Amino acid sequence: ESSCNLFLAALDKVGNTDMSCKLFNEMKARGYAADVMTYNILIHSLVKAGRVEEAEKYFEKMRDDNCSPDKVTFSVLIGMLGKAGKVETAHDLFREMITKGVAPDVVTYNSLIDITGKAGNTQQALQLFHEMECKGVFPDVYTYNILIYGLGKQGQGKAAYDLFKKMISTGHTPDVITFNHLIDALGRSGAVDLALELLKHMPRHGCTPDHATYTILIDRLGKGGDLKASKDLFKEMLVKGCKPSSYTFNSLIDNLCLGGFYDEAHHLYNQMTDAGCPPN
RNA sequence: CUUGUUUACGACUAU
Repeated sequence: ESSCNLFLAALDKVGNTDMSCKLFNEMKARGYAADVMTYNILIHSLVKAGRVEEAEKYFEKMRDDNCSPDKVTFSVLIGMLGKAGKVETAHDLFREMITKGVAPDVVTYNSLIDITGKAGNTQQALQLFHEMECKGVFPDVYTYNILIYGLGKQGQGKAAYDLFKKMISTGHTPDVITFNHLIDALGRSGAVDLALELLKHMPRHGCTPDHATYTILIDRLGKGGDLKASKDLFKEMLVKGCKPSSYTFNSLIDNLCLGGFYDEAHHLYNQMTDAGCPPN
């Protein structure tokens, strides 16, 4: 049975979901028992493949199989429901797991906070953050990143920045994703100067800007009409040895086109393949 | 090397 799980995990990695289902049926047919991990791996594979209905079917199957879902099962399903836009159902499931005596951990909370924030309910996301702290489930860097992202997407750059400061003052270590989310949040709420300031402060926090960091700022500067600053930052990125991605080129090209600079846009387009990122 | 959580461009959603 445990070798079946190993096999399922390998199939999950390569994304061969059909084969996973086959293997599951095969093992059942041969009378092997599926444990909670078997179901978790399979359900997660189905979710990744966008096969939500089948994932739900296997979740129901667990019941008949006398196999109790654990915190991983619930976390996977919560994430799935969120992506399907069923955030309320996800909250119901969260309550259900608690009722059933399955204690949510930091990943469960992170998943729920993420989908709640992405649905635009930042208030409720922050409430869950508070709730987990009260329950002694300690927030990690994911928790902060998720919250900062949610706040940013709602245009609450100030709140995102405040949370970042709280994070630092409580001894949490930010990572490059924290900065990317925060820089994006600030840019969206018009605080581009502060966003640029943060870019400079990253090394002080042990973080190195990556291609996403630069692209976020390059795009924001361009969208704000400052093509000069946008292009300068692109040059800086290259000078610092950070490789641009298709996103970077696409963003620059888009903003140049919006500004009417078609020749320059075309010039950049011609450079993409040589730069290692062919047009996508 | 047995399972779960977060990021950037574009896209019928723009002014």
